[in-house]
Amino acid sequence: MSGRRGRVRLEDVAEVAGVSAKTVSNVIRNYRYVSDATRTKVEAAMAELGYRVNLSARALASNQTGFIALAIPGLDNPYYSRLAGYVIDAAREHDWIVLIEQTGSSEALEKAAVSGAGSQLVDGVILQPDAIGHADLTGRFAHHNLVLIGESGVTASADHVTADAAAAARELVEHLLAQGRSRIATVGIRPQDRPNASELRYRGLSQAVESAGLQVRAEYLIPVSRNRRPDGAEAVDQLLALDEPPDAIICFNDLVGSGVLARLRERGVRVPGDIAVAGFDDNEESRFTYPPLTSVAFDLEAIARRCVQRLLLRAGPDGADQPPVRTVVGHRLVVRGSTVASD
Amino acid sequence: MSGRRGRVRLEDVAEVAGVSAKTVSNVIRNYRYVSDATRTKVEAAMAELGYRVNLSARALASNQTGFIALAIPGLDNPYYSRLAGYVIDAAREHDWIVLIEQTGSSEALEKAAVSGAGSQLVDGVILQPDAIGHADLTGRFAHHNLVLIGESGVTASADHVTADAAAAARELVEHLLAQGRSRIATVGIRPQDRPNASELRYRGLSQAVESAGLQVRAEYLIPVSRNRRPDGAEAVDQLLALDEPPDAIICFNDLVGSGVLARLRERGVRVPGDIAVAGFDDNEESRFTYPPLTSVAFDLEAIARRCVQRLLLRAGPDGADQPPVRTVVGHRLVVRGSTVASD
DNA sequence: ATGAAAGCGCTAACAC
DNA sequence: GTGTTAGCGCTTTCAT
Repeated sequence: MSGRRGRVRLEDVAEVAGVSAKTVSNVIRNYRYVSDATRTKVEAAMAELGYRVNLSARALASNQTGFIALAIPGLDNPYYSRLAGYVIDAAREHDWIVLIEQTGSSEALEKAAVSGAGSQLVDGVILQPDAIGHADLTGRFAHHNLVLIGESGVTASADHVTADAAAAARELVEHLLAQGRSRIATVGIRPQDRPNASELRYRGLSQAVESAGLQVRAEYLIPVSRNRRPDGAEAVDQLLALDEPPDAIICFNDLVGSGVLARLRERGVRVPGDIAVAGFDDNEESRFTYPPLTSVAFDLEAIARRCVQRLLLRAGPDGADQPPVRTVVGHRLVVRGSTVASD
Repeated sequence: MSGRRGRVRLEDVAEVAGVSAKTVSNVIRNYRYVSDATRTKVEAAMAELGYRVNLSARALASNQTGFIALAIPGLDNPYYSRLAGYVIDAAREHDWIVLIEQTGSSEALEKAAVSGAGSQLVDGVILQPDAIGHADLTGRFAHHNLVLIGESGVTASADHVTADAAAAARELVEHLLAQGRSRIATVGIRPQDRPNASELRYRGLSQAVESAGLQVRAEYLIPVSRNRRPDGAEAVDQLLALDEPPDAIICFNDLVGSGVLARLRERGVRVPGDIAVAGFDDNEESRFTYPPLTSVAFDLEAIARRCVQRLLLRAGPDGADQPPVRTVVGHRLVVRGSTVASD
């Protein structure tokens, strides 16, 4: 409550409407058994006084805040800002307000999101677990209403919403093989110690390459620190310095892909003539790069809707008893000029 | 409060520590007059019990929520997602949590941010006023602690933090004139009825063009609906259809610039040879387009810090009495290959 | 279908 | 410096 305004209390409305506070409360919360006459009276009184609930008081009394947290690496990646937008929209439909927590994929901040001070003021948490360990996901202070997003090796007994990253990686490799590429490089964050989204993507790629009877060459796996455009540009320099450069580069997201394309152009390498390039996430930008970037699109809206839906279910009466569910949303390969020459 | 956990109340801590609830409260809120011995005892008890404040209860009792709202058009524009990141960081330093409200530049949602149900649960509001009118900014329910960002014709008696968009536009035009360009087109959202950020930018551009003794040609002012990449692409088609196409295109943001560059390339137009292109916002993407996009960079971090600082001041004891302040943050022209041929 | 009373967990006066 | 006493505005049993 911000104070100053909002002086009008529920009790005041009750007085004007000539009913009890409880009845006003019933009207506000759309309780079923209120006569139409009473409801109309109360609504008139609310309008007249300009009444609005005090959410702090409601939260204290009802033990529900109406907030959910979305803990993601950062909004500076279009993938996450788009996801955030969808989550906000999906949450609004259930009168939930979204708190965005930027974790930077750091263990400390992911932990804080799940069990920090703020965690006790949200009715649920949606988390992308990049660095956090299993113990912290289920520890003493961990939020009981948790949905995990993205591929990860974390096997906490929590709901999980993700796309099939390994399958997506496989399709991408197969597409490149079909274009006659055989020396496939990858550029992306190297997993630290645990199997997170990046690691699983690596595995999917490796498997696909090997199933084709090709070798996964160590010098073609370029680790970067941040999965951003400048990292992609640097990786290109490393790859072009090799005795036998790759003929295809798979980037772990389109941001890296953007940097890779820019650098290849500067270096005078033709795409896809000399080297094909592809990414993940299907950022809008990728339709406007030169050449347009082939990418794997994930159904972010479905992820968002599903997360909110699970949270809602668990916040309900017997939600805690539900067994954890794993939801896999769709993805599709969007082929563009960076892997297939146009005309 | 999420319930289930957090069972530990302040009173429990007091009991374990052997002090009163008030003393515990004093410790938590860093009240000055607490003896070290007491503080240590209380902190030990808190750690032992795993105590954490109930923010809902605190909000209700103290009439301060610890939330501020950031109401911006949308996170899908890197300009705003970056700004949001900075605001979150700045707010965190003062233990404030940021609620992001996406307005889509719609009047209704901007209004809601300032005076809607949610507005009474935040200690302050940072708003980019694209469509809202003066009356709604000061109306009955409007939040009393409001900071406006971005250029706008709105003259509400609220704090205002902005860059000098007109000056920036002027510098950009002068740069283009210095490169020998004379037929300067602009692509961007046309202001509806009131002088918002876009309109002011238009004016700055027009003035600069006219001061140079050139004419502002109506057919060179291309209105678009969303200031996004696809809009830029479409605008190019319109401009190239003219009898005398422009020799420079100023885009109202870098997103549009990205679309313009992509389309010019497709159409076989050389940049900057045939047409120079420039934008606003200095997105990271603009360093990786082909050619890299000349752009005006605004000091977003300064905007964020300043907004939080003003909100903080007004949330303080006699903040309401302070006269509204207008802060102008820096900007700079970042010249790249889209306006000046390299080598 | 509506009312009365209790209390959510904290902070804020005011005493001491 | 620390304790005591009231609420903050709402929801929630339990009656009726």
